[in-house]
Amino acid sequence: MTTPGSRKKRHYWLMKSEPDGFSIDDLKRVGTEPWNGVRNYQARNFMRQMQPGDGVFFYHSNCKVPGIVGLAQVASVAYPDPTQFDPKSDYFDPKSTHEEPRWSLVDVSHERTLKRTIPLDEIKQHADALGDGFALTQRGSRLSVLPVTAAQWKLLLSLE
DNA sequence: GCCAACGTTGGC
DNA sequence: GCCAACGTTGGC
Repeated sequence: MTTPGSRKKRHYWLMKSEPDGFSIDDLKRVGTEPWNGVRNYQARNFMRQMQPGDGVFFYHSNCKVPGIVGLAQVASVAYPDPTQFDPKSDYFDPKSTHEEPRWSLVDVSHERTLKRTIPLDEIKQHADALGDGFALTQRGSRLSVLPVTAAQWKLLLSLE
């Protein structure tokens, strides 16, 4: 049963990148980027759930001020990460086959760069409101692609 | 299938 | 640069 004009719910995500390797400015410059190199099953499974138009927080990790630096959009459904088949790539996976690719990616496109970085230490101050289920502030979590609820999205955006 | 050793992530 | 936490590997 589909009503005219109805559409699937938009989901939200957070994706980490090291700015030394690929920053929000890089994403702005190229416009759209295949999010290759994810070699973690949990992160991969989240990417397989993504739909074009989903919202993405672009997060800078492993840098001076880790935090959310921009908004992006999922620009494709998941498809096989070509770097897994490339022996010259750092992300080459000799155990993956074209018949049954092990790793997936989505394309991500720049939406806007935030007026300021929302630093991790500031995000942590809202840990209670964000909830225990939020992987970014979970102790020991290193997940680089993680889901964000609509409520978390709204709260984090309000910190800009 | 256990688990020690190793490699990686990522905040600090 | 340090190191805690985690995931993966491989011997047994």
